[in-house]
Amino acid sequence: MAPDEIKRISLAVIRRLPKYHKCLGELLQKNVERISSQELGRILGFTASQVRQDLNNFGEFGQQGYGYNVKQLYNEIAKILGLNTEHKMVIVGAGKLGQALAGYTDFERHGFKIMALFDIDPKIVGSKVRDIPVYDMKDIIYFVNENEIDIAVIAVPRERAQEVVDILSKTLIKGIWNFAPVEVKAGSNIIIENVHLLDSLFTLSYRMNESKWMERLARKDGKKR
Amino acid sequence: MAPDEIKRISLAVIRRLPKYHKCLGELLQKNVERISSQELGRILGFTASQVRQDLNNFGEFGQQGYGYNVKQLYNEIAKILGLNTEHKMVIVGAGKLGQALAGYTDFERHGFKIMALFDIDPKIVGSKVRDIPVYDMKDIIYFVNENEIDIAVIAVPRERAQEVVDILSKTLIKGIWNFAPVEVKAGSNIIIENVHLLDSLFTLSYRMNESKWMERLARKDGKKR
DNA sequence: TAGATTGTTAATCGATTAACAATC
DNA sequence: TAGATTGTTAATCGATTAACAATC
Repeated sequence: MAPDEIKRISLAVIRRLPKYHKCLGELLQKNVERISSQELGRILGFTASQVRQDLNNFGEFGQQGYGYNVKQLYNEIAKILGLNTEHKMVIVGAGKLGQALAGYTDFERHGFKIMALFDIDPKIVGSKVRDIPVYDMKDIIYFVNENEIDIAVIAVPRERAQEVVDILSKTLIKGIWNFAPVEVKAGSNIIIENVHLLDSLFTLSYRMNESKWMERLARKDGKKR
Repeated sequence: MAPDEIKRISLAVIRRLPKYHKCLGELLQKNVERISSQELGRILGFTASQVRQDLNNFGEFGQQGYGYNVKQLYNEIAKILGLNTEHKMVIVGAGKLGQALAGYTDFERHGFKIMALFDIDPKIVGSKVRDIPVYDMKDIIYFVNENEIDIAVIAVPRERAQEVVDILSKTLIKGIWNFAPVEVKAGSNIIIENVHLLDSLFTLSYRMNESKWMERLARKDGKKR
């Protein structure tokens, strides 16, 4: 009598979910009604097998001989991604990055509403970014709990990031989206997603140089083998 | 006589390189002279085996009985990542995001110098963002070629992204760092690195909801097996 | 030399792909 | 019904981990 064993979904699968979601959204726009794993895979560059395996991690959404109903599948994936309920966010740090993020209307379109920014700089506390108020950092705990904020966006300099997370740990926040270039830590009740821009830039830089490396390695291997 | 076969480095390895780089940089700061794969792995959460396998993709940087020289390894990885030469960048799109990125001094610290921003809005063309000039989009081809720009950052709305890439394809640009939420396409001579912020946010949202799903699946599995 | 730790080969693990019976 | 396409099991592939001889 094995107790409900939790088969964890691999990160690779999870990272593909937004791709499915986006693709299905576009198909929906084009009034496509049904789609096969074959065709969906073709568009996204996945194999039909992978599409079916991925989706079957979450349920049986298709129908033999028919394929998947685009609208239904879109909704199911939205549900899986938690996009069926509204999320309330705050942005901590109202510098350039914080303001840029606050200016992004895409988030709101998908149900992520930015309720406030927080900063310590008295020069900007009290101002607004596109209707969104900038409050004093000292009020953040109260605000987050009172307004049932789900997600905090960390847009402060690397030195302040961990201390902000520690403050947030005292609230009912459930997720942290971290833009500071440090690996921040919090209790297991808070989910952290890191956006490491420098890592991404370095990866680009690596790939721009790759051919040089490959040559060197080819020579080296030639000697050895 | 197999011709120099190119053993491609997997993306998983490449994405770990910036982590090694950062960690070694911090060790260097602390004047640590040597480190074993064991200890390096412990800090980063990798196995010693993985550390050695990763590094041996690029060369033999260690020494039996000693480990790795921190400074030397740091420099080698910097070289692999292409951080030993300066890169010149332009940012296309001088809206909030473009300005935020232009304000990030971290890039410059690692040798990525932002030379100019480009926009079509006459209201901001001619202005400056922290000493960096904003030029008219029509001059971008000339500017990129004349100043030997390596990398273009795409910070325009999704609708303009592909058209900007098409323009850049006529230049000598080598890499594109794309912040627009679309999969842009270019010739194989240009490397593209996508930063899909929405995907990252959706992944966070998924993981915040995961426990709910796991329960449902556990029940479902209970029935089936 | 003895101890430590690498580079590298072999074993394991997990994720992707292929195959196919089930079924719409 | 016949054709299509799923859900799922089996095979393959690739990446991670373990083991160990080489060697500093």
